[in-house]
Amino acid sequence: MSAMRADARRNYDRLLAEAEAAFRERGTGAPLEEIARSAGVGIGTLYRHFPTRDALLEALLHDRFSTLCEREAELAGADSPRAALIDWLRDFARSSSRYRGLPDSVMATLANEESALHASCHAMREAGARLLARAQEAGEVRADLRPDELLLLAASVSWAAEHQEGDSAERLLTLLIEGIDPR
Amino acid sequence: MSAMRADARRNYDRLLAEAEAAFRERGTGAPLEEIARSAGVGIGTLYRHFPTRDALLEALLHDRFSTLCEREAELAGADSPRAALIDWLRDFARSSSRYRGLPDSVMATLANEESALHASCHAMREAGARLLARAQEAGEVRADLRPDELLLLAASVSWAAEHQEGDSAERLLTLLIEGIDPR
DNA sequence: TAAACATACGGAGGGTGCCTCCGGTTTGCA
DNA sequence: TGCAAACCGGAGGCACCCTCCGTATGTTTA
Repeated sequence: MSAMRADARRNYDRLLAEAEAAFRERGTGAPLEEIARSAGVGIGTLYRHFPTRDALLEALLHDRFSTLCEREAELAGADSPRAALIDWLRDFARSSSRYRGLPDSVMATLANEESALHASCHAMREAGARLLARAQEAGEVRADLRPDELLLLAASVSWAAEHQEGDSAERLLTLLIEGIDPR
Repeated sequence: MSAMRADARRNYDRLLAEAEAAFRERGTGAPLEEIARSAGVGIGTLYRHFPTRDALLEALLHDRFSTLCEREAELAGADSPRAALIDWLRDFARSSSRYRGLPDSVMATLANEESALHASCHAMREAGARLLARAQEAGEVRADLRPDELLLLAASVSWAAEHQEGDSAERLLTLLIEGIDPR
């Protein structure tokens, strides 16, 4: 990392920037060849820096996932463990819908240990699990809810939001939390 | 339909059978060329009978969707409108997870009026909307829930179930209905 | 039943995207 | 300034998509 040739560094950065733009516009399935072209770089160069699509995603999402872990620490001392959990879930859902198709990648990644994204995903998952446990101990969330179920449901809210006009993630998350019973 | 050449009819049926098998094994993205080959037919023949992947899905799912509409009629006179709705949602979720990737197709289809699946999807959606309205009138389901939200959430349960070991759709649907608050 | 007509068949071919491999170029250090 | 290590680029093989049209087969008619 420290010893990286100047041209390599430049290309790496350009690739990241163009990938961000492409994923935003066309989802996580955006053609890699196009990303390379926009970055003014050959496809071989892209693949050397990022051997898989996931590696590219990893580089783009790593910070965001770490932030989610730190956020857990901040929320640890909150008044209501339930509110803390919900706040965190909101953030998680937002991160998961940063690009179209991302929820699929995130879920595939949590399952697949080989994946480049796995490590950071896993850490984030642990953070979520701790928040859930705390809320459960306080009796503010149903006791039989498992962490992987919760994350899965939160991811599925992101998935759902992709299929709806406007920014409906908030609303869908509320429904998930409250259920469909009368208010 | 009535006047269909014998060879055409035979090929049509074989294609449908092989498509069912392929979608079951490899999801809705299964290679069409493989389906044609297994059916002992050229790729051109597949495309003549089914101009798009959706057309193939439509043919496979049409019956199932109709059944869902009929089911609404059966459930119309149930004791509890809420239980009726939930039963129906269960069926909907089961249909939506018949093949891997199907929830995506179903949601894309509900949005896209050009799609071959759109008509039958739409009818089904109306059926769901009626069940919801009835449950809401009885005060058994929150009044601010919109039909499209409900279907979207049910589809997202199917999506989520694909990303989990075993048959978790039932459980996830329960969570969706009850919310995460303590029991 | 054989010709004539309507229908259906099949696969070659052109397009997109993935990923690998390796001859040629650039960089930074001695 | 020279040279090895690091890096670049794109050609090429693969998979899949979809269209087009010459050929074959089923069906009807005389």
